[in-house]
Amino acid sequence: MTGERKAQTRERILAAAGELFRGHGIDAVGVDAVMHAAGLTHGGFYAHFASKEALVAEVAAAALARSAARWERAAESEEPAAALAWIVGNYLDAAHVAAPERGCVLATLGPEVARRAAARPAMTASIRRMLDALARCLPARRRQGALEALCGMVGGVVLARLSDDPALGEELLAAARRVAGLP
Amino acid sequence: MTGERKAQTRERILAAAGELFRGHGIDAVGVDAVMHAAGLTHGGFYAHFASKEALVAEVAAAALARSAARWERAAESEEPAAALAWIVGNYLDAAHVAAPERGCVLATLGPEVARRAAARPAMTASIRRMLDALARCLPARRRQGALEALCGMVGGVVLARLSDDPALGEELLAAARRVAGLP
DNA sequence: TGTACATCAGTGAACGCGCGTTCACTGATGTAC
DNA sequence: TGTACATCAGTGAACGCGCGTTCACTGATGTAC
Repeated sequence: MTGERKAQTRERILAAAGELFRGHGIDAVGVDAVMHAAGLTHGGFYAHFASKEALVAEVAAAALARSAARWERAAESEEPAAALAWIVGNYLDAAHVAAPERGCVLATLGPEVARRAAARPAMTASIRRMLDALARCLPARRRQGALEALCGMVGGVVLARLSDDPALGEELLAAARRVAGLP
Repeated sequence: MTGERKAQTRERILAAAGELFRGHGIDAVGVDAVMHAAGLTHGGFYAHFASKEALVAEVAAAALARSAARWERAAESEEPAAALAWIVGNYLDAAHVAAPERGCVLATLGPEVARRAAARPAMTASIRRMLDALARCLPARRRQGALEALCGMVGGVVLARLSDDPALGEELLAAARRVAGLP
């Protein structure tokens, strides 16, 4: 079916843009780089998206919604303590710090996306889902604990990525793990 | 004196770039916009900086060093509890969230600067100074408390800027204040 | 089943534009005599 | 003190380039008869 093939191509463009934007920044990546990474020529882009800005909004929304969905799945399918350890442990990990192109949108593109008013409603919705997922993993003061945890997690990864010194980076991640309620 | 006049112009360029980069993002602001904001024509830029990239590194370093110096001054000149309240209260405030162009570099340009290896050593040095200033304001577990506070503060502002809903934004700031040890 | 036609995802050349950078210049300032 | 010259911060036109976007096209696929 033709429509299905087109939808797959569209997904490939979104996936390529997601990696490139997170890895290099939104303004540093052109439409042609995205299309080339998706195995296409740049002209075809406008058969899928109205503009680069529309792609940006959709990529940011889709990538963050995927994170939220992963957290929800963990919160539903595992023991609370195990789910928290999985969510927080993977987030505040040197591997996440080292791989922004596949990492959380909040920590890679947060400030850039915050400047684009059109993208913020979708961000807010996913942040709420992530807070609810975290809250379900916490024993008491659930809502407040979830808010504190998310602040610490995002700040921890942003700061660890800025640190030149791996030891300071690990100190920051460990501190954020404490904030998020991991032992 | 000629050299003094030139140094003042240079400072004006740095100040203009600092506001514009933080407000709109580094790649979204051109050399000519910076020079125009400094009251000059764009051609003269290269009498002051070797390249836009050199300006970026210097702006990020200078703006963050200024934050670090402000925190150090507060930690030295006030009671520990009052200094902490001043530092954290101003940082995790709706006014800071609303004014990224004059705000902390970590929360406005953190991920963008982290991608530029040349800028990271200066960021790391200022982060250490900020951690030390925070630690001096904390009663016990100083180093660990300072690391936790800074993670929460940066994450809190990044998340509050992403939130479409002021109530959620305030919840996030309040949570970060708790992480940073404010009542 | 086989042929003729319509659709449309993707191609690739072209567009106007703004970027970072260069450079010949100007004109105000400081110095030498 | 006044004149002639040197310096150099800042000007503004120009450069090559890559951006986002457009568009005439192609060729594979699905449909009609």
